[in-house]
Amino acid sequence: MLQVNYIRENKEEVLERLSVKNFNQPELVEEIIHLDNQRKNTQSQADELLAKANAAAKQIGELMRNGKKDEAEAVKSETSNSKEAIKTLQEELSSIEHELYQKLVQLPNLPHHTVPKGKTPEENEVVLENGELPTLPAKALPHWELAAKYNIIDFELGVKITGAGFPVYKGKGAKMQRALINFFLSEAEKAGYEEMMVPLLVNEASGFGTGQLPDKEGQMYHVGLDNLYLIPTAEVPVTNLYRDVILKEEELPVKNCGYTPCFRREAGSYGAHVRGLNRLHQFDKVEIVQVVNPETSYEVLEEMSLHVQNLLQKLGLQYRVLRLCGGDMGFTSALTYDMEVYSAAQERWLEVSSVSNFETFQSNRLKLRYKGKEGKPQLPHTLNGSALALPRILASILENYQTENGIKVPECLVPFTGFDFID
RNA sequence: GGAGAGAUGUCAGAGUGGUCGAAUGAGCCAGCUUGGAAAGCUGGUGUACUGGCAACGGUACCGAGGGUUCGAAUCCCUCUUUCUCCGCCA
Repeated sequence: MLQVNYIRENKEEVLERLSVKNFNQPELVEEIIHLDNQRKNTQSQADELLAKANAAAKQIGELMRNGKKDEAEAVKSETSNSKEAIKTLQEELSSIEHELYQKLVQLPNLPHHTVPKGKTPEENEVVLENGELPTLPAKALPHWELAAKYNIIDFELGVKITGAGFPVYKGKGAKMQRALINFFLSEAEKAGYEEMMVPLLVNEASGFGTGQLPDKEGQMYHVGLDNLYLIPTAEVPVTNLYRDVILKEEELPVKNCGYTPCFRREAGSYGAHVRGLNRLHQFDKVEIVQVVNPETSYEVLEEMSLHVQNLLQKLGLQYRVLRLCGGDMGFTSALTYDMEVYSAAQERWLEVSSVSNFETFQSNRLKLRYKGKEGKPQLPHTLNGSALALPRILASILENYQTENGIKVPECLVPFTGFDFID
């Protein structure tokens, strides 16, 4: 959520930067400023009346104590008139505040100045491409065929017990999952991230805190009976650990990581791009999250990007890094790098990670602040990234490490799997 | 799931209708003291909105939301949550 004062003081700049995200609603911005003016106005009126009422109440108390009942009664009858006015103003105020909030959450985060304009994924900027594109043997198979051939993932079985997009991993397939999770967690730990194991269901307040609500309500599974949401990413519970928290400046940077399954309804997805492991309703992911001093956040973003790249390098996967254009960026992000791995068998790039700096967009909404020894609490910057999501990594490994007789296991995983070949 | 008792500042803990943003103690910060430290003494020590160049004011906040009252941390209702007992259970 953007800060109203910033919008007010930098209206032109805000409009211009929003347009990089193809968000062109100057009237919404005007309305927000207008509502904020109304808010101030109404509040100062209410405060004034309240101040009077408080003074009168004090006076009554004093008179009563001194036994001057008649005088007290006189003051009492005067003040009771203003009661209605105060109540009306307060109701007005809370409805203005509500409306202001509703408008404010419609504004996406302002993109960083390096974010390219653009509308489609094709306009993303390739920052770096690592390694040669893999060339595969003539009879190379896509991962869903490999999965069936070696009996390590059963999509049909998942359909039977739940539905499409809920695969069953079997035998070495299941072990590969565990190995990847442990590999990612141990790399994160080496990089100084403290592991958190968090709830997989979150309440409404948490959904709002990180911005999934109200924006992406339809993308989350909802447990109606208890009004809880299944997490679409560990970002939600992990970042919400710091909701309504004032950190000490020396506690920054906060570095957390966590493994969780993720649940996404993916309403509206279809076709070949959702085949196999490409898009699932339930998948596993290790997430890294940082809360940092605003001065360092872009250095930290690079550091996180390198951490992810390092994982891909260790796995021996060819990848590229994209700086997302305004139109392809998430609602809450100021700058996002996507890491993509090339699937030779599918002849397309697969997004395997997304690393973002949210600047103060999340911390503002979360009421997450930090405080130095001097001065007021301030909003820190928050960042997060997938490090990594499993399905497409597994897909890439299966496809890019396939041989005629089976699939080689990347060396860095062998200590975690206990085997080096799937056949 | 049933019954009962709680939820107060960084922490402990007092406060059952007015002078309470809140006693007291601890912690923390600054100063004094000291060769240095400890102890001791003195002062300070929440957040948000808002007025003001500032000094300094106003308003709100005692788990959350409503209500009663001229006035609520204190009374009433709902919810959340913690503890104890019973039941159930990995």
